[in-house]
Amino acid sequence: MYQTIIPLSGPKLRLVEAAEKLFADQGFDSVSVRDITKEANANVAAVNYHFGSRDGLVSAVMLRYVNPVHQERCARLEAVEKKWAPKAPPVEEVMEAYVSPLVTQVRKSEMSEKLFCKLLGRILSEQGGALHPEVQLQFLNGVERFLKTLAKSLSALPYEDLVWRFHFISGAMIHMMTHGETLQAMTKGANGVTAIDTTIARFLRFATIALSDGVEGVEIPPAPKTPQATFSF
Amino acid sequence: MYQTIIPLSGPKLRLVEAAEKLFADQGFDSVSVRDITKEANANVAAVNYHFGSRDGLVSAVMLRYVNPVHQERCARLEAVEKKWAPKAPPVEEVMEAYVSPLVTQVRKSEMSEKLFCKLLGRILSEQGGALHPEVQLQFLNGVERFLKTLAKSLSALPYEDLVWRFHFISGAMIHMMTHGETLQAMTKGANGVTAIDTTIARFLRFATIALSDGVEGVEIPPAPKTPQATFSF
DNA sequence: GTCTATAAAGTGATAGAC
DNA sequence: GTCTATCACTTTATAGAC
Repeated sequence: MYQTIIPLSGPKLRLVEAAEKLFADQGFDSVSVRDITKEANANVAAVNYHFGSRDGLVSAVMLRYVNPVHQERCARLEAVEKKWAPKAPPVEEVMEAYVSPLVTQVRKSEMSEKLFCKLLGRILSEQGGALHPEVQLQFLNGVERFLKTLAKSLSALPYEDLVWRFHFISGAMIHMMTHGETLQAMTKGANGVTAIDTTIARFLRFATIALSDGVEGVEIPPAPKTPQATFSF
Repeated sequence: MYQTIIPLSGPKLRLVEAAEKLFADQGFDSVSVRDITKEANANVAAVNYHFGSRDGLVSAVMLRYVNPVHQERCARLEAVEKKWAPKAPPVEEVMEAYVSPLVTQVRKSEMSEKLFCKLLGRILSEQGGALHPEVQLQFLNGVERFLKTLAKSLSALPYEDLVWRFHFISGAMIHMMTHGETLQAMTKGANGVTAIDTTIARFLRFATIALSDGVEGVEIPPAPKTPQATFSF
């Protein structure tokens, strides 16, 4: 249904997968080419041969997941808009379109949930100041689209307020992804549902409430007793 | 009233200040001892002479601000609890005790607001996986105290939900500090109030709403038309 | 205390043999 | 395509002169 992860051939794939694992664990700055080639059982020169440079590999790793998430987000957003047109869609459904691709894509990937989330969180929060250009372009583009739709759903909310609230929520999402392990473990096994589902459900409720605060004409469903994965991905 | 920033003598101070600036800008990993000594007009060997090692300087920089913020948070929390005893204090006042020390400490420091926030944000989100041990100890200790008080203020909320909501809010706070520049600039000059005040006011409202969602017996003041620095630090 | 010189190890990248 | 050997550079840390 949505664009799948870019397929890679043998040795390139091994390198990318090794890099993903190490980047997720230690961050993009703290991993050397030698670490990666060792993890992939490849030669030190392999990274430069296949990706031109260390940075080429970094870009490949980033785009491999950012791209599909972005695509799916946009597709879902359009679907939600079409479903409610000409009315503005409810906040919760817009935010679901924003968040749920994280879940569907992690299921398509062969990484563990934990690793996938940490990797994506690091991609979006990279600290060198600026994000990688390609990522930034896609990411900002996506944010803009969602803000535009949210502005319709929350037409009584000044745009400046909307931007700030979305900014806060983005931070919560990134933090959830990069540092969720500890809490994730805590929740696990409470019921039969996978941990990531309930976490996302919690987050979705959190985001909806925060965005809708004080906005007239926007009604929010009552809080569930305990967050459950009531929506389907 | 609250513990002031640890005073340092001449050359040590120059090194710490140079390091703060560079760390805030580029992160703790991407700055070399040479960068720091150059910025401080000191000799390359100065860092090792005065702080034992690069890591010694990192610890000094971190503790210089984390310590006072932590102290002030605890003091404010105790004051709020005493004020309302034996009742549980309202959520908003507890969160104000958590957040407002950021503002008072930035005013005491000689760094710019932007630099201070970025530095503190980086300290709390350092990506190597684990925070510096000393920071982590203080930080976790502080979080625990606030959670304990919030659990009383929100006694109808399951503790697990509280923890998750606080986790999300922490992420929003860190993101606000590390990536606030762009949005900060947007707000600046709207009225006579300094940017950081309105930002914190916004955040405080955000946190209060998110924590109180669906909790019976907790009443939240109506949203201000546009967030203003109505509370005093 | 401050400086120079240098050690010891690690970095990304590449030329050239196979 | 894969590998070894090596280049040119940077890193933190330190010994020893001043």
